Order: sequence, then structure tokens, then C-alpha cells
Amino acid sequence: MSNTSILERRFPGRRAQLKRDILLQALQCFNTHGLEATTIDMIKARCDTSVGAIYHHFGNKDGLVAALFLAALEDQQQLMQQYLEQADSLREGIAALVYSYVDWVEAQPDWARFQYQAHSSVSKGPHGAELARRNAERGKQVAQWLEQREQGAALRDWPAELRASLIIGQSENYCRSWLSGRAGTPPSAYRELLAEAAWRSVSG
Amino acid sequence: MSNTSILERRFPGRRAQLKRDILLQALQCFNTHGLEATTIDMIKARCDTSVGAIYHHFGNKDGLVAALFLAALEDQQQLMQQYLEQADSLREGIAALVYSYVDWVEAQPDWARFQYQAHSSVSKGPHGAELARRNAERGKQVAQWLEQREQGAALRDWPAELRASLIIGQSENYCRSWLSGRAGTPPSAYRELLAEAAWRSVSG
Amino acid sequence: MSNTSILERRFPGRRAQLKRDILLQALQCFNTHGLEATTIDMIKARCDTSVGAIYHHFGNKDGLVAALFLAALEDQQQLMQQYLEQADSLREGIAALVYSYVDWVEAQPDWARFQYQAHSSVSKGPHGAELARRNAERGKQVAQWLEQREQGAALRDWPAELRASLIIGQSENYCRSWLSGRAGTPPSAYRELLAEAAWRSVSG
Amino acid sequence: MSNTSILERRFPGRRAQLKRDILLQALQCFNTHGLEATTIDMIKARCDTSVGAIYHHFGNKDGLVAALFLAALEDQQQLMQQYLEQADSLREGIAALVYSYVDWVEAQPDWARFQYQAHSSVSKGPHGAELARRNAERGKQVAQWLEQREQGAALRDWPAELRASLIIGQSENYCRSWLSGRAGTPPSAYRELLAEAAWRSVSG
DNA sequence: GATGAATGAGCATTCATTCAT
DNA sequence: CATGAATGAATGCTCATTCAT
Repeated sequence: MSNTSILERRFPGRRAQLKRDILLQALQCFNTHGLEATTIDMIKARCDTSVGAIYHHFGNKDGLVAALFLAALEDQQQLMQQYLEQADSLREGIAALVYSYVDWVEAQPDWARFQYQAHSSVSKGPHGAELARRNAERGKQVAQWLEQREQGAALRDWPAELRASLIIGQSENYCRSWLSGRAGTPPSAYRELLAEAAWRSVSG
Repeated sequence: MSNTSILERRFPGRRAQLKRDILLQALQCFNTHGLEATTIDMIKARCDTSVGAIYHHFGNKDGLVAALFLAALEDQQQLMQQYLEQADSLREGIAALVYSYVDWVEAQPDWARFQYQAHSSVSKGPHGAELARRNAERGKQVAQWLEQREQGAALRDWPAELRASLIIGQSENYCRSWLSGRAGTPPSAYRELLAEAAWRSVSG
Repeated sequence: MSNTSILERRFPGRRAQLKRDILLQALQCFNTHGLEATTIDMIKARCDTSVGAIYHHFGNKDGLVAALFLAALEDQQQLMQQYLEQADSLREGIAALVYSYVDWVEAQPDWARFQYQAHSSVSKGPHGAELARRNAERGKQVAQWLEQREQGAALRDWPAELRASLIIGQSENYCRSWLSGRAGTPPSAYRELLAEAAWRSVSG
Repeated sequence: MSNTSILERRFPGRRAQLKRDILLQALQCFNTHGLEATTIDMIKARCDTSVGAIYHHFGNKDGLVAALFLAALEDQQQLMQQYLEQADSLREGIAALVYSYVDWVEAQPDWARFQYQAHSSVSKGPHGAELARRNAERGKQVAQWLEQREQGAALRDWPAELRASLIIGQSENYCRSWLSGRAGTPPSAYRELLAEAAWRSVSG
């Protein structure tokens, strides 16, 4: 799946061609040089467009970062939804969370890299509130899903604050390693191991 | 434990007073405004010194970042050593890794915050090689420690690449949450839970 | 008298509605933000029209400024004519000049503010020649009027260059004060005083 | 008296050489092209210095304008003080105000031109408060001087708001004409006439 | 060693104007 | 006639770094 699929889903149509291209080239620049080191001129040059066009579509550099970040977030969450819908038991739910995380990072490594990189910038910026809201909403959805399956015994009595870390922490840590090149084996090779570790961490 | 203790240990003596002060103020600036947004002049103003003095002591801005990063890294690894030395069984070793991580972040939140923030910058910069070397070395040390206790059966046959993620991933994830303010409960409150989760993830 | 009356007189009819609206909103923008700080987009936004429409009607930004300036100038001179026509003696003529100046500024403060502000810009620009011509013409008219009443004795032998300053200088100075908010009392409250001062300055 | 005398008085010493030069060239640029049309690069080129040096000394473009404006204001007020100190009667005081105004404009035409031009910009900007304070103070001083000589009868009972306009309005109007080239005769040629007109306007 | 004035390449952003639809 | 996306030259300003004193 190429980097453009996310964009075509989010900004469809022929008229948005330039918009998609700007985002795509910006993604590459940000990942290659870093957020601050990327200049508007670098992006402009790669799109063969004008500075004005970039500002016309995205307002400013932060707007560009935010647009990319939210596109990535939405795509990632969509995959999580899909996986979760197909899970029946609690254990399958935990696995769905781990699998969707790992699979998405592997399918969209550039977007994932960007997400890690831009997270603090976006959360401090003017779109930070929206990001927080979306994260809270997703957390609540997942919590509801889990509780509906808990059926009495099930999930150990972990503090709610800790749950997400227990489930996804190990996967995230490994994905960061892989994206940075420190680890060589693609995360999906360890899907089951990671899902099992998460399940053991979380279940009695 | 205040932010200065790390500095006093690493740069002792009265003559290093200014050096320590520059590092301390730089740490605050970097955490408050971000790496790139912090200017030499901001640091200068907080230390009541001159630009020249900063360049005299640290060469350039990257030198300042590297000095802070390595000081933090060393302090963190030292605590890990201490905890590990007192562990006897394999299980205690895993707990030592988790406890030392969690305790250090909680004792030195400003240094931890800085570490997360500066990691990619340092690893890409001229000190990246040294950082990689140190990490590899530490990884080997820990691996040796673990294998000496493995006594045949013990640790499940996880791929080596995955080990660190399984042990520390959950703790790191929660520490990031806490440092950013998303989670309210100090990580040490969950020491045992996190250690137990790590053990279960890793052991048969 | 509202700001629109000048426009309705100069650009009458339903078809000129948009034209009048653009001018009106431009006037407000120029007075609020200054000539240079006002952007075409600001005006566009206030009129709920398009950039293209503004360029269609006025050519460019300078054209907008010139159109406003000339409209103001014409309106002001028209009032002066009216007042002057009703004056019989020399003294009444001087008073007519003062009264018309003061009354116009007070009736059209936004237009007056704009006039002071735009004067140097217009006189340097491509419409500067026309402005100079109009001013010279008006000067000549007034001079003729005065000389027709001089009947021998009358006006002190002031140099012609000085006449306008002696008659209108004090009023202008006070009107500027009032428009800027430094002085609180409306200029018309001082009509007679100002006219008397002008007369004393000018007459033997 | 050249344009530099004001600067040498206000920024004396060899070390301030560059500072004075920047101000001097800025003055010329502002008068030639206007406040907004003058770019930092234009000034830089005329001084053969660097952008950085200008920002080092004056903070930003507004700082440059304010420094020039306040230098001019102080110089002008100093001359007024001198003239006023040598006046004995009320009539001589009025004349001193007129003479000092007219003589200063003629001696420092570039500074006067700049003052007219920059007035609204400075009064709206961050130094506006200081400007207002200085003007109020000067107004009070002059008022005191006048009242000390009033000795009962003297000055007609003009509203205080109007006084400054009556005294200086005509001179200002003519000085503007002369500076803009519309009038050819230097203002000092009309000193006595303007002083007499002011006296007549103001006295019974 | 300490100081801070000076440097100047580099950047984000603006905005009048054009022109294809 | 109207629209608004696209253009791109121009500008104010920043800031790491140097170096004369």
C-alpha cells in the first residue's frame, strides 16, 4: 500500500491533486530532514508549485503538519475499528488492538515515522485540543468494547490509566526500533508474540 | 533529588559552577520551548553570562545538547547497575530493570523529558555513534546478566531483538504519559504491576 | 450624515451598489488599519465579494485609494462652494471658508481622517498631478472671490503663499486633534472663534 | 546645521558611530521613500553594515522609527525651551513659540519632514504612550509659562484645547507647504507675520 | 579567559496581481 | 461578468557562530 492511498481516501477528486501532492512531498521531507529542518521551499521544489499555493491550501507550516498528522491518525484508527469489529472474545480484542497497531505501522511506515515525530509538536500546537479529544474518544470506545466482553471475571483489575500502556507499550517500543533501523525484523513477524505478551500482562 | 545532583556528580568542583549553571538553564529551556526553539541567547539570559562563555564551554549548541544527553544517560544507567547488582534471581533482575527505569524517570522528570525529546537529534548528530555504542554495550551487559541466571530453562525463547521491548516497553509508554501530564499517577505507584507484567510477558 | 451619502451622490443607481459597498468597506479598513496595512483580502472579506470584482471596478489598490480621495475632495469643495456663494462681505467669505472646513470634517469624520491619511500617498502617485491641478484651481477661485470683494483697502498685504495657511491652518490643526481623539470638543463648537481668529490674522 | 548634529548630541562618542550612521541613513530613506516603502535592506546598503547590526541596535523597524522620532522631538523641544527662557512679556512668549517652531523646521527640514510623516505611526505603536506623556508635559509647561505672565487681563478666554491650534496651526500649515515644495519661501521669512497673526488670534 | 558587537545566510510568511474556468 | 486558485517577488526578522577587544 503506497503512501498515497491515505491521501486519496481523505482528499479525493481531481481538483485536490495539488493538495495531495503537497502533503505527500511534505511527508517525505519531514521524515527525511525533521520537522524544523524542513523548509517550505524544499517542499515547494519537490511539488513544482509555488509557496503561495502551499499557504493557500494549508495556512502555514503548522497547518501542513496538522493535516498530515490527522490524516495518519484517522487512517490508523480506522484500521483498529475494522480489526476490533471482527473480534469476538476478550482475548481476540486485545489481539486486534496489537495486530492493528503493528500492521498499520508496517503498512504505512512513513506515516508512522511521521506520527512519532510530530506528536509533541501537534499536541502543543493549536490542534492539540482536537488531538486530545480524539484520543479520549478512542480510549472510551476501546474501554467500552472491553467492558462489554468482560463478563464477570475476565480482565485483571489494572488501573484504567495503565491499560493502554500494558496493551500497546511493547508493540510501540518495538515499532520505534524497527522504524529507526535498530531492529531488522518487521513487526508483523512478532504479531502473535506481542499479542500473547499483551494478553498475559493484562489477564489474570 | 533536584536537577542539580546529576550535574554536581558529573561536573564537580567550584570551577565548574558556571558550566553546571549553563547546563541546568539549558535543560529548562529545552524542556520548556523545545530543542530548536531554544536559542543560545535565551540560555545566556537565564545564566547571566555571555554567548562567548557558552561557546567556550560547549563548542556549539549541539555540544550543549549532547552534554546534557550523555549526563542523563550515564545517570540512568548507573541506577540500573545498582539495582541489577542487588538482584539475585532472574525474576528479580527483570524487576530491577523495570524499577530502575521507573524510579529514575520519577526522580529526574526534567532529565527524562529531555531524553525523550533529544533522542532522535543526538542519534542523528555527530554523537550518534557514541550513543549507539553505549546502548549496544549496555544491551550486551544486560543480556549477559540475564543469561548467567538462565540456568537452562528459564527465559522463554523470545527473539533477542524483542527482549528490551517486552521488558521496558510498557514502562516507557506509561512514563511518557505521566511526563506529558496525560496520566496523573506517578509511575512508581505501578512499579510492581509493571514488573509483574514484564515478567509474565517474558517468562514461560 | 452617514458615510454612504457621499458615495450615493457620486455613484448613483442600483447597478453601482457593489462599487459603493467596496468603497465604503475600503474606507473603514484604511482608517482602521492604515493604507499599507489594509489588504485587498480584508476588503474582500468585508464586502463578501471576490478579489476579481475589486480589480474589475478599480484596477488596483491605488485606484481604490484615489477613488475615495477624489470623492472626499469633491464633496468637501462642493460644501465650500455652497457656503461661499451665500457670503457677501469679505469677512463673511473668510468665515465661509472656515465654517465649511470645520462643518465638513465634523459631518464626515471618516472621510476627513482618510483624507489626511491618504494625502501624501495620492499626491506622490499617478493621480498626484490631477490633485495638484484641482488644488490650484480651487486656490485660484477662492483668490478671485476674495479679490472681487477687496474693494481697495481690505485684506492686509499678506503674501499670497501665506493666505491659505493663515485662514485654514488653525482649523485644520484643531480638526486633526479632534479626529485623533486628543481634543474632545467637536470643532463646530469653535466655529465662530476660529473664524474670528482667521479674520483677525488676515485683516489689518 | 547638518542632520548629524542632532545625532551627535544624542548618541555621542566614537563607539556610537555605527548607531548614528544607521539612524542618519534611515532618516534619508524614510523621507525619500516613505515609512513602509523603506526596507531594512535599503538602509543596510546605505550604511554598508549588516541586517543583524541594525536589529542588534534597534530591535526592529519600529524601534528605528521611534529612535528617530524621539531624537527629533527632544531637539525641537529644547529649542523651544531656549527661546521661551529669553522671552519676558506674554507677547514675546507667543512669538518665542512661533519662532522656535519655524526656525527648527527650517534648520532641520529632514527631521521635520520625518516628524510629520512618522507621527501617526509612532503614536499608535508601542511608544505612543511615551509620546503622549511628553506632549502632555510640554503642554503643561507652556501653559504654566503663559499663566505666570497673564497677570489678570491678558490672554483672551480661549478654551485651553484650542490654544495650541491658535498659536501654532498657521505656522504648521505653512511649514508643511514649504517642506512639500508647494510653497517656495522659507518659513523664517514670515516669522514676524506668523507671530503677529498668532498674537492677534489669541489676545483680546 | 570573558565579552558582546557584528555577521549574513536562511526562513516563514504576506499580498498585489493575474487569468483560466 | 464573476470567481478564487495560483503566482512569486519581496520583506522583516532570527540566530548560530565568529572574533576583535
